[in-house]
Amino acid sequence: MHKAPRGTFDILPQEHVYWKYVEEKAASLCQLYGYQPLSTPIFEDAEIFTKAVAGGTDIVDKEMYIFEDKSGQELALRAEGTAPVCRAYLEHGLFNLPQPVKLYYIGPAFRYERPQSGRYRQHHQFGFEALGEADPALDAEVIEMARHFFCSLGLSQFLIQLNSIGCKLCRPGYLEVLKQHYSDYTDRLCPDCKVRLVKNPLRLLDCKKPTCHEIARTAPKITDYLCRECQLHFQSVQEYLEVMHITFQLNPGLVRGLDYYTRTVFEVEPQENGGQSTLGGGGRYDDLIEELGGKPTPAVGFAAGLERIILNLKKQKVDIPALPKPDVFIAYLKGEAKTEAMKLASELRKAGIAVIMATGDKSLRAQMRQAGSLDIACALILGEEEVSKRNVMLRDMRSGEQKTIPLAEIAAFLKQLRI
RNA sequence: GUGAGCGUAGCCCAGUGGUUAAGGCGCCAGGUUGUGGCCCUGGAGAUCGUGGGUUCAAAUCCCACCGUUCACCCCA
Repeated sequence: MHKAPRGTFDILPQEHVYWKYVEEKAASLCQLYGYQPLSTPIFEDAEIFTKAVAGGTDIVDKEMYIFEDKSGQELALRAEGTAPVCRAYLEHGLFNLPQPVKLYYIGPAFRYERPQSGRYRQHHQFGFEALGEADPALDAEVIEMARHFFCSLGLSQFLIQLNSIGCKLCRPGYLEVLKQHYSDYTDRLCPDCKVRLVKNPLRLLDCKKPTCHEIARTAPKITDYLCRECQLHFQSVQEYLEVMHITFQLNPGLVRGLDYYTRTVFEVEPQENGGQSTLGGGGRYDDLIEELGGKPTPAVGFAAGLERIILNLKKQKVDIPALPKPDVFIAYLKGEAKTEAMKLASELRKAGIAVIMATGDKSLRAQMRQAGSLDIACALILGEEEVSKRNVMLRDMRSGEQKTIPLAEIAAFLKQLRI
């Protein structure tokens, strides 16, 4: 027996209510903020990701699904959403439009890692990106939009954490100071942090091990080492957020996993969290588009994980609207009634009425049981008697009331019922 | 990649060495020669994750593998 591959899953009909709910909220949010949909391929030249995300991060080093196609092209399954958006922005000359260009996407992303709660090899991200504008007002708008998104979903228990990680001018200086601080403690660091010290020093700051955490707590803060421009930018992001009454928590230890971030970084966390809890995160990435071969182009964006959102919708018991049910169920008896029933089903559907037609020549009892378990509001029954008089029996499945209606009038009658 | 827990019908699960592996949900049929929900009766559905070992005897004990869950790393 085959199973869905490790870290992937099927979304069964009863789960789809959640997906539809989240996707619709996402689309209407984007409409509200002037973001337009963009779909990119599910695989890209591997370089799109290796250049964007950069080595030294696990995503590139060990989590990418890389393969060669028959021509020897090195391709990778989409590892994250931002880089492909930037690629499309460059490829289609969207930099010629009035800036910023505001785009959003919903789609799968792939990472080869061990699955656990809220983490999958194929997961789904909703993200939006504003490209071509450096104004800190846009950073604040993106954060406000992220908050708006979670609120509109009915998720109330979350926290926004904010930090600035500077730019390529001021960050290197800070990293030196940071390494300096850690050089006094190298022997006390956990094995992971010893690696981080060399490979990705910023990550030292959010190690959860008690001894490392203590060293991180006393470490110099990046926000004290920002250059003048980064400082002003960060300050005004915060001012705009305050004006919009967005509550946030400054977290000098907040570092995003992807290397392309500059200046503003933020994360949205549920209040009570287990392991893989981050609902979404984002920030500014002013150097990425240049890195991908474009002119220097500032940009800012956000991405959220749909699986984690749905996990929290369930945890917080948010009411989700049910998928619409078919309007009528058609049951039939014996030979001639069946042909008549097929004709009727076809006609009703042409009239826009959603029909489930019984099949399999089961007993009327079985057919009614099926109508009941499908929770359909009314059933149409066609037997010899009805057919010979050109009638159909209409049964209201809630009340159990029945009436006979001429076949010629049933479509109009049902339409009128639904108003 | 590391660590821990768990694998018995589609789903939830009882069974911890001894007959044909029990129950609930769901499914199918009947009780109603043309009527669902409640009730009653019957039925189908399980190589007890896989392989090896211990034993007169293994779902049960041991080992390995696989799968899965959770956590670490990392991230959405």
